[in-house]
Amino acid sequence: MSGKRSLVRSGTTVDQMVRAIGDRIVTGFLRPGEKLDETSLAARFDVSRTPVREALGQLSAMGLVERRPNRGAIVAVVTQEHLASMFESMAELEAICARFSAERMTSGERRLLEIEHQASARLVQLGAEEDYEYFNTEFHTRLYRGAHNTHVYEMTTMTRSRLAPFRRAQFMLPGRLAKSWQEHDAIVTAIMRGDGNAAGKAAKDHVSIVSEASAVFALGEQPKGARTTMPVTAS
Amino acid sequence: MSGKRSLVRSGTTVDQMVRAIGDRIVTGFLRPGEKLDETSLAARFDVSRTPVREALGQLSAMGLVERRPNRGAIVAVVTQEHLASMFESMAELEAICARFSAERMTSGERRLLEIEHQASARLVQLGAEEDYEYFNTEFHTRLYRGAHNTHVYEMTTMTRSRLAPFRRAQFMLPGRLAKSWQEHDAIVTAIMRGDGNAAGKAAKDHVSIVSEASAVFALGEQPKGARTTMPVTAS
DNA sequence: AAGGCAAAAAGTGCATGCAGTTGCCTGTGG
DNA sequence: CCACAGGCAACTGCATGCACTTTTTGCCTT
Repeated sequence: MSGKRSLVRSGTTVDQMVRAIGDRIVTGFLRPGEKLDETSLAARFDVSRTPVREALGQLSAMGLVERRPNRGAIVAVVTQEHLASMFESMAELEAICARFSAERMTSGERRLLEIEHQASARLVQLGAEEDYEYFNTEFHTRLYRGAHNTHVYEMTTMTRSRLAPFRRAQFMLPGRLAKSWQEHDAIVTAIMRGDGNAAGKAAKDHVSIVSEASAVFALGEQPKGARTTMPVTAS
Repeated sequence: MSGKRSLVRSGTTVDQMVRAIGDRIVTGFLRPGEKLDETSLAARFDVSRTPVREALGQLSAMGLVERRPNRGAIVAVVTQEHLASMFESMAELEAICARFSAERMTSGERRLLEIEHQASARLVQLGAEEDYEYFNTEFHTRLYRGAHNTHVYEMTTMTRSRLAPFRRAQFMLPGRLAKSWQEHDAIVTAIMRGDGNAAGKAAKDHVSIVSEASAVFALGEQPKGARTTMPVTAS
């Protein structure tokens, strides 16, 4: 190895590669079907092929890349059917998180959820899409954590990241920001009441709406879309 | 490499290693916390360390092994809390599968589910635990497939296999076989009626019961249990 | 005898090398 | 002009080697 690795800091070289390549896939910088050449990647990141191979193996285990024996790796290509199944799963998972959150969040968690949610209302009025997106991500992450179930958390975040490339730009629909906030509001209200079923239903509806918008978008995008550099979503 | 690989057949060496090691973990032959020495494993399977390393990486990505940088890999050690979260997730996932199955199974799938379920009644009367266990696995797999959702299927089977080591011998509880069948019956009935909510609830209850029995058992087993060679469960 | 320390042993992490495979490219026959 | 076979370049898969880190061991000190 020549010098210190530049791009990412912590962990072994393999970990860094997993993050580096994984990020590029999740953010859509590498698009489904794109070829992942071991030699080029190794050169690109200035490491040998060994850690690259290991990283590709792990990413393949995560479902982010697809490996054809003796024929190289490509960014996982998601069929329309599988995409739909992931969106549907996402709705179910978020429903579980919301339900558990309603039942289990500590008062501290509830307070923070409420505060941040109310704060984000301003962003809606301002139409600050990028900032809202940040709060949106935080909001959902709070739900996932609030469920107090490690495994559900893992499945949910994993699914979410695999869906990330397909959610982009869905916030462009006019009025989506305000609607999103209202949907969040329904979830928050239910959670504050401790009403698990209502929270779950509200969350499921919320995600379903996002899914439909995204899915339509993704449908057009999937085969060979333009490489936009947009923020990732505003669900 | 000396000769043809012996133990497992298809795929690359790495795939074989993933299966070989993964199986040994899932079946409890390798127990949580056990050290996974690259050199020994390589010698044990007569390959070089490289594919072993890749396999360990992938298993780590799946959560079956834990890797401490520079300090080797061990079979993933599951905390009591994480174990509980997986059992709880399992109940939720099976509920989803059952609900979807009720709504979506084709008539062929429904017929087969019913037939096999009725056939297994005989095994209960005979007290044929091992044979019942086989039908039990089939039964649940049918539910997972019947949901017609690839991603849910993946999450469910993954979670199930990670729980496998902790479910063993839970069928030893007296009368468990008959109760298990009755619980299955409730699920089947609801599915036949096309009643998704009832099917979901029945499935969740069923898994919850199994979970409690298993969890208690696992609790005692976890630190350093005897290496029984029992069949895996009768949920 | 217990504790500490240093050197050796063991083991991991990555680079490199070689064999085998795939896919392309070219040249030849139809 | 097209079909196809042979050869070549590119790339994957695995083994091996070396550097570095952790762990163990045995000796020395107190």
